[in-house]
Amino acid sequence: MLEQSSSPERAVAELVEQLGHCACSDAFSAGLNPAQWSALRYFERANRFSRTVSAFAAYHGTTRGTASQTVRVLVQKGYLRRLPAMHDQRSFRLDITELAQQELGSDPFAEFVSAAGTLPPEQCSALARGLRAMLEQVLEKRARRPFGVCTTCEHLGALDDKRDGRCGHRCRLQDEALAEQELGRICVDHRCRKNHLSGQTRY
Amino acid sequence: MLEQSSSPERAVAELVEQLGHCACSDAFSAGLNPAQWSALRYFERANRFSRTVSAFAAYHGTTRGTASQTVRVLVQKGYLRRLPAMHDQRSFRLDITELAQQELGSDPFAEFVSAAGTLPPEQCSALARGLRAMLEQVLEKRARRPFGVCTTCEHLGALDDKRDGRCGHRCRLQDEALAEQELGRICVDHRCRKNHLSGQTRY
DNA sequence: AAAATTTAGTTTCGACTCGCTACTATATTT
DNA sequence: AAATATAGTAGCGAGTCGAAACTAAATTTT
Repeated sequence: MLEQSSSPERAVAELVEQLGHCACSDAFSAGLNPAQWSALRYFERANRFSRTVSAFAAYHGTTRGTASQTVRVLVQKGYLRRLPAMHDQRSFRLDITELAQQELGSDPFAEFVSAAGTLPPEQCSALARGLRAMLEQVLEKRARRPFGVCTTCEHLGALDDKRDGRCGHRCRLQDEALAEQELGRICVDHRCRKNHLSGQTRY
Repeated sequence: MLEQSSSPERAVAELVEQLGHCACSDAFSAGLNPAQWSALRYFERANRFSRTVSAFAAYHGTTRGTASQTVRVLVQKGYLRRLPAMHDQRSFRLDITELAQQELGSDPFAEFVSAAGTLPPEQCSALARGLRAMLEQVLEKRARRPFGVCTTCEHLGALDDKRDGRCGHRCRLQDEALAEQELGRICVDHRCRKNHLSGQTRY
């Protein structure tokens, strides 16, 4: 603890700023800029309902216009594929390409992941909890919501297929079935379920 | 724990990025931009040896040219006062003005401090420790050092005034006396002392 | 069913940032 | 005394971002 003089909350805020600045400034590798890296990471992690320009704009706290520019470049460079959306003729779904998958392997961001990985696992989890709580505070003040995954979402429901009992999941909002591997993806429509037990998926 | 699906270190990295982005994007209030807020905060917290354009550039991970522009605007706006440096004719010391002090009161950054403040104190301190460790990792990879305060610096020494015993502190690098309230300020020349006991100032 | 409103996305424009290079002046080293 | 390093500045140019204006499709209201 080198910064003993100021309060811990002040120190946290300063550290977040400085780390954030680092994350931002090193993001110019591979011909992509910080916003483009962010977008790529977002589209990798978002579920199929949320891979749109508007959802990314909401996630990133920017305007749709700016988000649109960012996405356009990524499509041009072959990192995103633009598919017409299923139910809405105005909208497009953006999927990352194999090229982007590769590129994400050499994400400068990996350095941060490994820096966090040097912490003892328990401390690392505590860090994630604390930061998440902080993010929720900050976003709430700006009338934004943090995106979250299906497993903690109030829209998650069971899918009863014939009568073999419960055999799948569905999103009640979109009224569509969800594959098991989709449950871990973040969603623009996430609403945090009340009293969800840690890790348990129970309806 | 909304992000259960990915590893905790991944979550930490993502959270840091997102929080950093928030910190950056809301920093346009009061006619100042993010870099200018950063600079103002830096000059508030840096000791008198480190309140220079070059030191700020090093802290902020940018070029002297860019740092110079940022500082010029702040001087024009009356937030920084430019004083000729004591020992070097080329250099200037930059002190924050009363106006800047006021402005720092309404720093958008305060929102982050209070967000961190909502955490239980123990968790908040843990957060600061974890983030600091992470920052050190990240900076090391880019051949940069985190600035630190005198109390943990190997250059800190005792000042023997006549023979009343130890009655003050000095910086052995600068060969100057240090007032008690200067010990908590960050310094570009900070070198972490080996085996310093937490909080104890012992030579 | 028609009209009004909302929403998804794009485009253009202008302000502004930032890093790069070149430059001056002072310190420091050889 | 000459060479080199360092503190800081100036100006250029690429590129980013947000604001505003716009199109087209979906939704709501009447």
